[in-house]
Amino acid sequence: MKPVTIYDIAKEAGVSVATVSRVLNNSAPVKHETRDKIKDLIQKYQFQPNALARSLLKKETGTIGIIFPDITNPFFPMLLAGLEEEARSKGYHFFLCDTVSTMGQMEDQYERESQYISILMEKQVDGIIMVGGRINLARPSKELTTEVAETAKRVPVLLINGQLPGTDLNRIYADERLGAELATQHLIDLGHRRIAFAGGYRFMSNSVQRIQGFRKTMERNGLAVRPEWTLVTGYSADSGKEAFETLHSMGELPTAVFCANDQIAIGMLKAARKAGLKVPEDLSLVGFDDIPYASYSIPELTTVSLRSYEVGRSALDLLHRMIGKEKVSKRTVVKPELIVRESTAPPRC
Amino acid sequence: MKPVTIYDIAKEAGVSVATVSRVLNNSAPVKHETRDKIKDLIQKYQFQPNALARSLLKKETGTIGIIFPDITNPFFPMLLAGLEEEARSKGYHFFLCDTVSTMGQMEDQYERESQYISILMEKQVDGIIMVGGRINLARPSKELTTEVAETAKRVPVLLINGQLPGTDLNRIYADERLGAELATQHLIDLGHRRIAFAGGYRFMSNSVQRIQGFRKTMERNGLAVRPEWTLVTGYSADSGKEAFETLHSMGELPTAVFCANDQIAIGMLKAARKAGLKVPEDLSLVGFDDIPYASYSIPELTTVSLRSYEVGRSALDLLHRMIGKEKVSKRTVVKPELIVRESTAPPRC
DNA sequence: CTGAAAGCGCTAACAG
DNA sequence: CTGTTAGCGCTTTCAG
Repeated sequence: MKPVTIYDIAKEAGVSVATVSRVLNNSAPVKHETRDKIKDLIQKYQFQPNALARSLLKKETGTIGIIFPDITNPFFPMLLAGLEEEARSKGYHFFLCDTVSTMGQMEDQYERESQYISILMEKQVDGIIMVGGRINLARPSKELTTEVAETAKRVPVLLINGQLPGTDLNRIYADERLGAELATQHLIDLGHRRIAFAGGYRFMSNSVQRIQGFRKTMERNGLAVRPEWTLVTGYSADSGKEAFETLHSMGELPTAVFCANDQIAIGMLKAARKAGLKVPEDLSLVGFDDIPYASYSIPELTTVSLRSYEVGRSALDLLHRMIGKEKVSKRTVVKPELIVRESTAPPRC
Repeated sequence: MKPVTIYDIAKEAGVSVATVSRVLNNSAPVKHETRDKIKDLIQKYQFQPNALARSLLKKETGTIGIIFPDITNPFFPMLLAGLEEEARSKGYHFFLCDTVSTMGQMEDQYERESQYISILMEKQVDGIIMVGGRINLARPSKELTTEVAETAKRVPVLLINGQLPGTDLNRIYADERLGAELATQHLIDLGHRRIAFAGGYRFMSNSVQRIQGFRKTMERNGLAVRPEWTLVTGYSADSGKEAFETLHSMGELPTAVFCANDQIAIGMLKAARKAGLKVPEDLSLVGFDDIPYASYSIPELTTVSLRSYEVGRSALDLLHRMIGKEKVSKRTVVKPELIVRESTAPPRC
C-alpha cells in the first residue's frame, strides 16, 4: 500500500532512477525499448511522481497564492475566473486564501492576510497576488505596508486594484476614477443636474477614487455636489436601502444617483420601488462593477465594468513574467467601460 | 539573497540543526537560553521553514484539493465559504481546481477533472473534494467512475452533492428530491393546480431528482403533470426566458412554475414581466438553490436552500476525519429548507 | 538537553 | 544512451 516511487520503477525495470527520471521529464534521450518498458511500469503501478521532492530540488512549485477578502463577494468570481483561465494555460495552480470569515472584524482580516503571506512563503509559492484588504486602505499602517514590501523582496508579488503607498510594488488596476467619471458624465449627458452619490467607505482608497471621479465630473460640468447628497454608507445592498431612505426623508430627491457599487444600486432600487418610485422614470441609478446580477435585475442596471476577467488574465500573465524574471512595467492600468442598460433615462422634469 | 535555511540558523547559533528543528516545532525541550537565541535569529533573518521539505518527510501537506466546475456559478461561493471557514480552523489550505473554461465543451470538463486529480495526487494533497462535473452525471462512463474509485484508494475522497454509481465513495449531499417536494407542495398548498416545471438537464442526476420530486408530489396530490409543461431547458437565465416563451406560445399558461434553479426563475421572471404578467399575482415562481441574487430580485424569490454553507463546513469536517483515519459514515444527507419570499402567492382564479 | 546521521523522492551533473 | 552520486531542507531516531 506504500506509494510507489521512482526507485520501485527503476528496480523493476532493471535501470537506474536517473533513467526513469529522464523518461518522466523527457529530459534526455532514452532507448526506445527501455522507455517503453518504463512507461508500461508507470502505467501498471499508476505511478505519480512526488511533486514535493521535485519542487524541493528545482525551487519552483508551479503554485501561486491568491490573497483576497471574500469569495462570497460577487465581484471576485469573474476576477478569479480570469486568473484561472490564464493560470491553466501556463501550468500554474492556486492556493486560494480567503481572509474574511463569517464574523470578521477588519483587524482579523489584516491579521489573516499576514498569516497567509507567511504560509504561502513556507509553501514556496512562485508568486503572490493580493487583491482587496490592506491594499485598499486609504492609509494603511506602516507594519502592514512593510510586511508586503519585505515579502516582495523574496518572491514576486502583484497587487490587483490596490496599492501600498511608499512602495514600488508591481500592480495592475482598473482606473476607478475614470470609471466614476464615465458614470457621472453619462447621467449629466442624459440631462440630470441633481445627482447624488451613495455608498463606499472613506477609509478605502477605491471608494475615495470613485467619489473623486464623481466630484470632479460634477464640478467640471458646473454642477453642485451637495454634501447631504454624498452618502458614504458602505458597500452592501442594505446600505443602498439606507441611503435611499436618508435621501427620501430629506424631502427633495435627486433625479439620479451614482452608486459606488452594484449591490448599493440594487438596494436602492428596491427601496425606491417600495416607496412608489419608478426606475428609471423617477430616479436614474447607475451602479459600479458590473457584477452578474446587474443584468438580471429589473430594470437591468446601467453600470461600469472594471473588466475583472481581463484584469485577472493580465494579472496572471504579468506575474508569470515576473516569475520568469522578465522586466515588466510596474503599473498596468485597465480602462473601465460604461455599460448602459435600463436603469438610467433622462429626468422627467 | 539565497533563502536562509535551518542550517544557517544552526551555524550562527552554534547548535545543530536538530535543535533548531526542535524549537521550530516545539517537539522537545530545549534549554531556555539556546531557544531564545534561536528565536532571535529566526526573527532576524525572517526565517521561514520550507514546507516542501517538511511535507516530503512527514507525508502530509495540510493541503486539500477541491475540484469543481465553475467559480462563476453563484451556487459555489457559499459552499466554498463553508469549506474555507472550517478549513481555516483545522489548518488546511486549498488547491482550487476550476474545470470549466470560457469555451468549455462538456468533454473538456471531464478531461480537466482527470488532469486535476492527477496533479493533486502529485502535489500530495491530504484529501480531495469533488463537486459537480462527472459526479452529477446520471450515467457516467465506466472510465470516469473507475478513475475516481482508484484515487480514493490512495487518498481520502469526498463527493459533495453527487455520486458515482457502483462505488462506495464517501459522500455528503443535500436531499434534492425532498427539496423539490417542498417547493412543489408549497405551490399546491397555495392553491395552485396548473403547475409547470422548467429547467435542468436530463443527463444530470440532480436535475432528474428535482423532476422526480416535482412529479411525485404532483401525483400524490392528484395533479396532472403535463408533458408539454415539463421544460427541461438548461440551467441559465436565458433558458428560463426560453421556457417562458414556450409556455406563453402554447396559449394556456400555468399559474405557477417550479424552476430547477434560481437563474431560471430570474430569467422567467424577466420574460413574464416583459409579457405583461405580474409575479406573483399572475404567475407564481419558485426557484432552487437560494443563491444570493434570490433575495435581491424584485419580487424576492421564493426558493429552496440546499444550505451549501453548512454542507461545506460538514464536508470539510468529514474529510478531516477521513484523513485522520476515523470511521465516518459513508453518506451524510442534509435536509434542504424552503425559503418563502415574495414570488409565490395564491393563484388569481 | 543536544548532536550525528539517515533518509523523504526526485533531479542534475559527471562519468562512462 | 545510462549509471553513480550528491544534494534540495527538514525531521527523527539513537546515542550521548
